[in-house]
Amino acid sequence: MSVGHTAVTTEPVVSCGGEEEDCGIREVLDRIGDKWSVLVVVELAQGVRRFRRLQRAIPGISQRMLTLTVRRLERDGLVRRTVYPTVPPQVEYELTAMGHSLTHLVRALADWSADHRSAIADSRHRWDAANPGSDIR
Amino acid sequence: MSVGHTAVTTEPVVSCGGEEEDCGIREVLDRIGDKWSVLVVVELAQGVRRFRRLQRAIPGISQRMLTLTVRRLERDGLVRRTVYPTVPPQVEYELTAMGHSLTHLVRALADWSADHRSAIADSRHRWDAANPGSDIR
DNA sequence: CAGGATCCGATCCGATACTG
DNA sequence: CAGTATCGGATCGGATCCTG
Repeated sequence: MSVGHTAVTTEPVVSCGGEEEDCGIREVLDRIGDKWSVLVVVELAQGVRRFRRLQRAIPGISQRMLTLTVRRLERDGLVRRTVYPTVPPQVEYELTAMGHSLTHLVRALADWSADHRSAIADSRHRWDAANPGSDIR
Repeated sequence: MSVGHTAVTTEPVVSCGGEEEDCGIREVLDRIGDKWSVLVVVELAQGVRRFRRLQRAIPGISQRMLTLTVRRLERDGLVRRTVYPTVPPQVEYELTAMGHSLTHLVRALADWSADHRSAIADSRHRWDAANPGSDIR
């Protein structure tokens, strides 16, 4: 076994149970693996948000993409959208119970990211130095 | 802490520590959030694989995308690529220690996916029924 | 076997303009 | 305020052909 790693943990092995290939990971990744979904979930994990505030909280997202993103999250049952028929219109977004359960995963993702971000950056620099002129990003 | 939610979950709160927006999640998602990376990691979690076998294990992946995917994973330090100068050439791929640590995350992803896949499908059907003729996928 | 090179359609996404 | 509609550039990714 490979070793030397700090606390050997419990030997992961993702396998999915044998001959299967996909599990169902692609299904989740197709929803939260896009450019903005996770950031929206992170912001909504903080509490109820209206459209504008959500947009301001996520620098760089266009109004079009915010609309598409929350609409898809709503469709998947991760976000609840509430419209108050006032003038001007007021729409609130919040996570559903399922949406909240997703935040655990996002947290794990953020933690892993923080732990390995510098190692990844280093590896990348070394690779780029060793492979001059490669268009792999 | 703001609790008082419907009770179902344990109120995670991802926050990242206050005013920040991104954490570093995007950085990870940009690497494993693409169409094939996770599936490659899942397969390599099972053990060392050669190029062809890897491709056969992941139905639908083109040779070009497999090449690009493993190259990027190698660049990020998640996969180690070993070339044996034989004829015909033989190249082996395996996860690094950092790559293995990622499998924990993937496992969590798979678990969450399995747990909610039907709920998501249901929600989607209901939404589609309630919103006829919407191009949100 | 393992991949590099090219072509090209599909999709994503930002910018912009308009609406109730 | 909270969207919808449309356009166009950028990127993604599949198919195909070629090589050591």
